[in-house]
Amino acid sequence: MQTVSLARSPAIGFPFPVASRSGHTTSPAQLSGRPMRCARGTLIYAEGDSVQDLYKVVSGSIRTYRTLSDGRRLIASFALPGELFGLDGIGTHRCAAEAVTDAVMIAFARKEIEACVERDPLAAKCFQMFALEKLISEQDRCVLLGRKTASERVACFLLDLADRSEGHPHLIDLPMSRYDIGDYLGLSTETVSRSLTCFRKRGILADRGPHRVEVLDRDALEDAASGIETPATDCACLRPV
Amino acid sequence: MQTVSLARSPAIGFPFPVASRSGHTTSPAQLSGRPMRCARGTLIYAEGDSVQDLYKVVSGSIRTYRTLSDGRRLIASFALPGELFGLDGIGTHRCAAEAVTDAVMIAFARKEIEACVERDPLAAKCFQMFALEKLISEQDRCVLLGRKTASERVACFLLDLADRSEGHPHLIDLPMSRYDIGDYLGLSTETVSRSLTCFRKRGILADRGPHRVEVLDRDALEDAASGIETPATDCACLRPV
DNA sequence: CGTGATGTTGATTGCTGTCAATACGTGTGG
DNA sequence: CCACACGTATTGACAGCAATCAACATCACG
Repeated sequence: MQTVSLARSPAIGFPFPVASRSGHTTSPAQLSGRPMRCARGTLIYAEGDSVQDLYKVVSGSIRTYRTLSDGRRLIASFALPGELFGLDGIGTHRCAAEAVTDAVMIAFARKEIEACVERDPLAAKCFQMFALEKLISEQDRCVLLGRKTASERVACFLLDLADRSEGHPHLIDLPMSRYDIGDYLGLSTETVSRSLTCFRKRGILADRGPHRVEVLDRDALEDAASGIETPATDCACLRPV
Repeated sequence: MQTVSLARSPAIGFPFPVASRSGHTTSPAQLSGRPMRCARGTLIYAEGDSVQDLYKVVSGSIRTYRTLSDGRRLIASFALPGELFGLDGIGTHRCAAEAVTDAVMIAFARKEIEACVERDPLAAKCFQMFALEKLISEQDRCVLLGRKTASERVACFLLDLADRSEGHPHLIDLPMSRYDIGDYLGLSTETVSRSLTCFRKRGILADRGPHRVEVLDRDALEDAASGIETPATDCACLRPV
């Protein structure tokens, strides 16, 4: 791994989101993490590596993915700034993780997290909530992959990114390639591109360079995400005129 | 809900699998559950219902599923005897649950489970492991739904059922309809049927009635599950000769 | 300014969905 | 015990969405 420790002084924090409805007024025990930096394309861990750390993204973005023996790939998640990754296996990682862009993150030792969760009930609660929420979002993903059309998937993806990214809610950063998006949505890169073009032609999106789009009509995008097609355009958007 | 309490005397047990590698030698705290019985097709809870109980299947089988606004459905899981269901939401269920066949199960109150998990560290550990394992299996499912072909999905499904069901490992019970299988695998009922026919023609499976199949060639089934096609048959198995 | 990577668009193929008809099997009633 | 009927499963014909193959455009970068 080409990652580089940034500083000797450890970063202090707690990796999991603090459960708001937990009724506790105190904060969970703080952990010390190791700041790390890695360049675009760097492998952070591979499928099968033992789980040593969990990571919190500071800047940049990360993809975790699985590969089938014949090369087919499915990206399991994109981790954006503020988000956690690395919880994809019990003893060994079931996914690999790579930096989509140059990235900075904080590594928290698994053993310390486990010890913390065993000591601190609030930390345990936060961890529990985190795992359950991940579980539910994976179920959403199954519905998307199993039952949604290409353009619905792309629309869902854009809305998801819009909700997760900080900054202007109508400007969406797409740090990953079309190929990555395809492998996240179970589509080919061409189909992703065509769907985006379709939304552009329908006036739902506007290009701000290949890695940034502006949402011009959020309602229409939400309709597209749930399969409600504008009668005029219908599904003709993916076919050449 | 038409479910009926079976007996006044509560069933005693612990709903989650006991983590073997936890290092503990004691058992987790026991909980009392309410035995219930419900007839084939009965709705056990609906999407949006508040989470009151977790259920452990005693006999029969259960499906949990999500429905999109336009009627598309994805079955999230089949729960077989000995398995748990009901953990599909934090405050409210994100899935509905129905009995695939007449079924008997034990309902454990969510509040009691939560209290138990807070009191008993071993119970907490078991719960944690269960959630993580569910998370990983959902990731497997995403790969299946996002990147596998129809016959690969069906083969994976059969292998999964074979591994989960007790009894003769070469005889697989299929209590659910082809329609259910399709909605579990993101396929149409016809495609499921065609895949099964293909395996039958290739000598991999033999019918033992529509709800039971015998695995004649487990190796070939595993090959089919990972996309390794026998050169002669190729993918022609789904096309009419 | 050239060069390679990435993105878009077009043409075609093919897997899987849809529609339709037939077969099977289970359960009921005579 | 058999006949019928309904739900379920299978098979067939066809259509359509998305993958694949291919060419071109655009962008990033040296």
